[in-house]
Amino acid sequence: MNDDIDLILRKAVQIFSKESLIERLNSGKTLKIKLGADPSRPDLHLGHSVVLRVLRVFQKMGHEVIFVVGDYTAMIGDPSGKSKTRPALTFEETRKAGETYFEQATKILDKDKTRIEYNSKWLSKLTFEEVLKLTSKYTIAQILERDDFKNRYDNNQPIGMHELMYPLMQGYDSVALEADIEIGGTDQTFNLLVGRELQKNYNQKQQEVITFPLLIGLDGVEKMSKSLDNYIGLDETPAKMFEKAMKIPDNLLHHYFLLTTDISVQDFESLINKDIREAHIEYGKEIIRMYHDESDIDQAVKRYFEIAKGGIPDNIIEKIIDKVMVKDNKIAIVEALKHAGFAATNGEAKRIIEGKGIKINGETVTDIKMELDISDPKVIQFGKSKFVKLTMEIK
RNA sequence: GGGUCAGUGUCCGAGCGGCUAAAGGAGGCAGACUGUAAAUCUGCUAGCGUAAGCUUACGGUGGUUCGAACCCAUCCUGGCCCA
Repeated sequence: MNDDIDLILRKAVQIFSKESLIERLNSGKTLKIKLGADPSRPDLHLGHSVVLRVLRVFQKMGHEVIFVVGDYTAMIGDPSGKSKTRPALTFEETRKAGETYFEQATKILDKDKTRIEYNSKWLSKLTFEEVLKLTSKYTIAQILERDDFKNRYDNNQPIGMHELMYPLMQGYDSVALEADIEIGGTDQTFNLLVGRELQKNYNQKQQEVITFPLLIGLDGVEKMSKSLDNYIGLDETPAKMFEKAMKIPDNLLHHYFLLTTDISVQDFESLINKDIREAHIEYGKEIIRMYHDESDIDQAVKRYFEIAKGGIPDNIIEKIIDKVMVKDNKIAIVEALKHAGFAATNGEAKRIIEGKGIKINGETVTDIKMELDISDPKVIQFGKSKFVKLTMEIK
């Protein structure tokens, strides 16, 4: 029990408030733990896993996890951490995304112990009068306290009135659910605290709020996100996961171990201090273990080192070239690269070749006008680790 | 409602009638070096075309001009000041 709490607290950034949190956890009651899910980006990665793993611990302790899909709020688009107004989604889009999100989240969460709610259930029923009542509890100054709004305001960027409503809507979710605890990333701190504030105004017991760090992406700078392509996706292949794990900047490995695994601090610190590269390998193995299977590790590791040695791995994605594109068993190298998915345009393909980025069967291509003979399959390598095997359509 | 300033490529930002596919920086991709790390160095970073060259592109639309990102009109968006 206390170990579980420690596992949660070691990751936490801020707790509002620690005393009452501990008190509630020790009360023996089943608590309602709320997590707001943003259905506009349903591809989950390790960044999401931080909070999901915390929820998992709460589930193990016997508490009820409520997964709130912000289908109604997504029609606004959460302005958190954003410098631009987000495009609103349709109701159907948010529903579908919510389901996708939930499905992925249950890779970590216990599906049977997770309750899913859509916030349109209560938000869509509010009357204008009730909305006004809600808004009257907050001032512009309070809302503008939030950094992202403030930044946008300071940088002469537009802020829609409706966007200012977002924190209130999310906060109202806590009222509707009578949440005991709400967790989220540090970028959600403001929203989560609004929930506390509103509960007080609605004469409810205030939820405990725990915030967690945002996982830094592989670029070592921005928070992990799919759109920045600095992520490790929860449904990526073991090989891909391992490769990306090796790319985690050295100084962030501690951060990754701490936030995304349950390995004890002492264990991973000694690992890192001993040999940083070895620690990367262990981390890579660990995430494969968590999201795939122990048995997938060997192959992923083997593949990685094969490529590192300059070799060509065994199982490469095959792409079949349509006969129509081939004349005399040959295809222009530029076309081949586009087909392989390495270049979107001819110009890009040429640039990649000119930059010595392409090898065919291990040999660097230098001639952009080269005609590639594909009477037998050819392995095209782009950069260090992207491989595609091109074969001709067989009929 | 009035006045005023601004809107440039993925982002920031220079340009302010021809030499501008648009300086510089950031980011991205690739190469060298390494541990497929970091740092550093190098190249590339609109589309089509083998090429000559053509086509799009400086908030939108019209206009002035041999020629416009640059001038004019108008509209949109944002800021600031006044009401």
